[in-house]
Amino acid sequence: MLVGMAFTERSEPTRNAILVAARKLLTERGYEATTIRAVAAEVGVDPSMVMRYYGNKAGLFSTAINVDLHLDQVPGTPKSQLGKALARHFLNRWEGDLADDAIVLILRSAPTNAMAAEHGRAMFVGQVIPFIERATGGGPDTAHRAALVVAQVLGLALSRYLLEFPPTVEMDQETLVNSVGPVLQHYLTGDLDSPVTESGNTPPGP
Amino acid sequence: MLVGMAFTERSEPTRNAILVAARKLLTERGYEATTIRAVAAEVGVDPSMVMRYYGNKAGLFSTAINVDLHLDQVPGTPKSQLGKALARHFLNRWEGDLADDAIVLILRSAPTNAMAAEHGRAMFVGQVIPFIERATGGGPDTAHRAALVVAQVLGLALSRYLLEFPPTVEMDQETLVNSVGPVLQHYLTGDLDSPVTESGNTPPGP
DNA sequence: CTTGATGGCCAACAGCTGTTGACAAGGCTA
DNA sequence: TAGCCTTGTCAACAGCTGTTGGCCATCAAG
Repeated sequence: MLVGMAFTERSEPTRNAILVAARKLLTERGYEATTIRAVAAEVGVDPSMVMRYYGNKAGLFSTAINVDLHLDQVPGTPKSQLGKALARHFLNRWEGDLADDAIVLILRSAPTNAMAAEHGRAMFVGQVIPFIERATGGGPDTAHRAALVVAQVLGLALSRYLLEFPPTVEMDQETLVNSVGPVLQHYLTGDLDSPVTESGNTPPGP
Repeated sequence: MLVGMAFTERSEPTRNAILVAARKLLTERGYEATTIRAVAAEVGVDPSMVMRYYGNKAGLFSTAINVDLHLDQVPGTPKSQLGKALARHFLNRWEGDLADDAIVLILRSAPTNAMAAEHGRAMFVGQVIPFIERATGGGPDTAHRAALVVAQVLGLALSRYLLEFPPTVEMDQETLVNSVGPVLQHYLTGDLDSPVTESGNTPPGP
């Protein structure tokens, strides 16, 4: 679909504006409630342009859903501080630019749309696992650890920004970093069958 | 709406079947993709019946979304074992009856629907907090602890059953209980600004 | 048995959806 | 300048949505 079709540079602003609008509405409303007509109206263009440039709704959103977690912006830290650094990274991003965040987009679209879920898995394999391998040095259970980290981070975003549980909303950023950071550290470097310590290592047994 | 209107016991089976079908489709597809016509077809009845008994789509789903986490079925355990007991409770429920689970229904509907999110908050206040108060004896920060527990549990369900991250799907139940249980324990009874141990208490410092 | 209320079905409405085709305006190249 | 190709608009389609009102059958009470 759309193979062999070439658009000139003259239409690039429009094509890009459509993509930006699609991401915005996807983040605000999720996949099913985001209509091609609404995207076109946001750009101020006719719905048929969206069809011409992206083929159909699925084509548009499969392009728009390709988002970036910006894990390259996590500041370099010693392995033992990675949990809090990660928690701070995500909370910083959310606090500043929530309406345009990759995780919110995924959280609103993937629960009811298979294509969005597939892109969520691709982000996991292509962004999260490589980041953790790079930051911790890797190991045989890196994928497991990454999965546990992701579950915790997604659950936090879901509770605080989408479901808006009052206590989760009220907690300030530093409290959350101090609460969730050690848990992420445990998932990253701790003994997964055992207690959890701030350094991520098992404390001396009894 | 519907105030003063009374239905006889003769129609109760139909009204209940509509509610069951609505919960099923809500769990499978989420709010926006669940249509009144699909609910009616699932029951084998005319769409206008749904309107008669529940007023409108919002009325039906505001009734259907009232679901139960069955926290009364968590076996009684010493406070120090509560984390793993909770993890096991939810994993057991999901493994057995996922297509009819309260949390999956909320996870598929609440991210894009304000009413469903409101019901999620109500479940939190009405079921989770009372349970944790009962099980741990309560305390001034019970709501905070409950919120952290919920974030972790929701994130796990989301990763494993909706987004289906491969490592999260592949981990067996006992591995997950051993990984997530200590974290829940930490959130329930540990020092939230400090390391996490299996018992939920701070280990001796250096 | 008569009467009235209730359960249920059918047909239709207005509005929205993705998608398509024809057509006008403008820029690029020959 | 002449012609073509691209950008963009407009109008329309078929299908789906929530919702409504009229109709018939059936049950319960007088």
